[in-house]
Amino acid sequence: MSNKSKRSKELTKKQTLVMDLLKNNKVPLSAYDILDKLHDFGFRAPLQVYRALDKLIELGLVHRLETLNAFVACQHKNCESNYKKTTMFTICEMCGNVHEFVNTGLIKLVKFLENDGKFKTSRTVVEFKGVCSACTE
Amino acid sequence: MSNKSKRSKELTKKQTLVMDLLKNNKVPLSAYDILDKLHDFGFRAPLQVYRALDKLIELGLVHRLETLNAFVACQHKNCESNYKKTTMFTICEMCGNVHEFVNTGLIKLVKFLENDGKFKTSRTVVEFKGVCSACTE
DNA sequence: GACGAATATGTTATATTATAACATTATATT
DNA sequence: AATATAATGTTATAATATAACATATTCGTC
Repeated sequence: MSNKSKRSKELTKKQTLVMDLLKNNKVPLSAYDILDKLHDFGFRAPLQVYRALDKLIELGLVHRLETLNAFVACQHKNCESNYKKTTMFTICEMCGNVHEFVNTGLIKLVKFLENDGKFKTSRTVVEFKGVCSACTE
Repeated sequence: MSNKSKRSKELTKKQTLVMDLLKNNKVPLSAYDILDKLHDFGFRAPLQVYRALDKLIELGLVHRLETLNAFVACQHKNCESNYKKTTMFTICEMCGNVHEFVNTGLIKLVKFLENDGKFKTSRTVVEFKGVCSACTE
């Protein structure tokens, strides 16, 4: 019960609604997409969506895609604190599909910069825009 | 003269104003920052700024930082077509300074994904948020 | 169970970032 | 000069995100 307050808290009703919606969508949703889809479940203002998203992102359950201003459920079981800093995405500009992956080279580069005293990274944003294999054929 | 139309066009007056402003700023500027600063030089509406920026970005002279919604002058002599796809940035969240660099690992990863038929990348966005060496001390 | 602290929610207004639509002007090439 | 292309001007509006403040809920402690 004391570690419950540290990490494994239950999500609130609103947070759960947003999380479930994102999990059931292959493609990312914008905050306003989410607002529309959850209007009948009590979401009336953008801030309600952003607040739920903030929490989910903090927990590593959701990622923000900077080039889309949109949000996706994490595709790992769930992103623990280390992964969440070095996750990469491919974003297909034809079908909208997103693939999340981890690359050891990226992790090494972050560590190298830090060990070398050049830069202490707290968050990485890595997004490749292009065309996925399904859309190339 | 026939290759002039292909690549090495002169910048227009408006484009030059935006370019010079960005070159003289160490830290990135938002489109609306630029609008304010160039108001007395004839910029009256956001679209004028965005149009100049679009052109400069297309030429590889300016980069957009997705996590800041802001723009910086390229820190290479000027970014030719290949580089422009694989440039990386560190962004200091304390002083706002940005450093641009190229990493061969990133280039290799993009090529690997393409050769492997997984993903054809047209643009990469790589931004590390954190604290620079000057601000750590 | 009562209390207080921390977290979550509700609501209105507003800030910030970006583009649509359409008219006009400048430039380059024939 | 005629024409095509690129650049500019202008107004309105779309899309994304946060400020500010009030209220309610949850959690740990007594």
